[in-house]
Amino acid sequence: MDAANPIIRALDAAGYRVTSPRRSLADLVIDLDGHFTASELAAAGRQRGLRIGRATLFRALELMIELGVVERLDMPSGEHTYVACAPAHHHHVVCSRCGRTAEVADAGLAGAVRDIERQSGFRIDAHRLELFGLCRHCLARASDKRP
Amino acid sequence: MDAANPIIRALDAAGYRVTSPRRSLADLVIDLDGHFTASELAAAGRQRGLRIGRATLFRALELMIELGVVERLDMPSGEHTYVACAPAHHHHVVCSRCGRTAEVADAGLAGAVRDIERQSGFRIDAHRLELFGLCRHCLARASDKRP
DNA sequence: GTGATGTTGAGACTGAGTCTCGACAAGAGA
DNA sequence: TCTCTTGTCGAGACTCAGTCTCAACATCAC
Repeated sequence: MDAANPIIRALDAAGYRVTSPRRSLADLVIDLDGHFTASELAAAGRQRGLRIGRATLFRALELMIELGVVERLDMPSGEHTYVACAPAHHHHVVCSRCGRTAEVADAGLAGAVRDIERQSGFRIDAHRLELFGLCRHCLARASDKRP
Repeated sequence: MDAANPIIRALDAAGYRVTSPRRSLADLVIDLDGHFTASELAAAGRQRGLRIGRATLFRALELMIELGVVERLDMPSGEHTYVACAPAHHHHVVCSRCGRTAEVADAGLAGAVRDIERQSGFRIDAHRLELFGLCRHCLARASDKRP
């Protein structure tokens, strides 16, 4: 078993069978390093010579989301993408140029959510924050080009 | 012209033609009062005897989003829904029981976003916060039932 | 090694959203 | 009021993400 892959470990710990399609997909997800769509994942699998059915791919993604090791993001374009992450509450910052993602802690958000509860009269059970911008890398490259 | 409808007003102000399908859809959106999916909007139109093509409906929604009078929300289920709103930066709280929505101001979020910029090294250009919970109404009903 | 059962892949299906194209209607200008 | 330009319309075919079903297969506890 590929114990180095946290997705496989999570799968195993939760009592799910560690099958070879799941192992391959977990490796792919880790290797993709950044956000990816379901079809990008399928294409990456095909490139490695894997023959994995669409249903299996979606089932595996669903499972990973359930285990908290993958999260679904909704891009401003309306596209659904997925990203590997640690199974704790956090948010994602996505670079709109290169697609790199970073996880950030909740930090000051809890206070803002409490304000919103007071303001709206709702009891807030869940929230989702997605942030879009430029990563360090792309920022540097952008300022290089600007004289 | 139905100047009472803010969507129509925005359409007109932006120089778009105020056609009868757009007028009908704008009225529907205002009347729906809460979030709705594209197919719910189509169904509501059919119920009123309107004959509006799917393409027209999506085009009108896209236009309303562009004008900032409608916003697209991504529900935790992955479903895309739309909601009428004021054309200023704000966020939505959605009641996960009855579907009622409320707009809330950015409030303390700006500070949290600045923290996240510092923490991640990204320059954040846009963000999206969606909040899910129970509205005043459903909260009251829930506590009524619990003895 | 064996058997129960969880998982797989193929392929049909669904439903949201897009694209194309000829027809139509809003609205500016005469 | 009439005419003409052009933005918008509806129909319908299309695409693509995601779901469902089912027989076959592989995992893993015993």
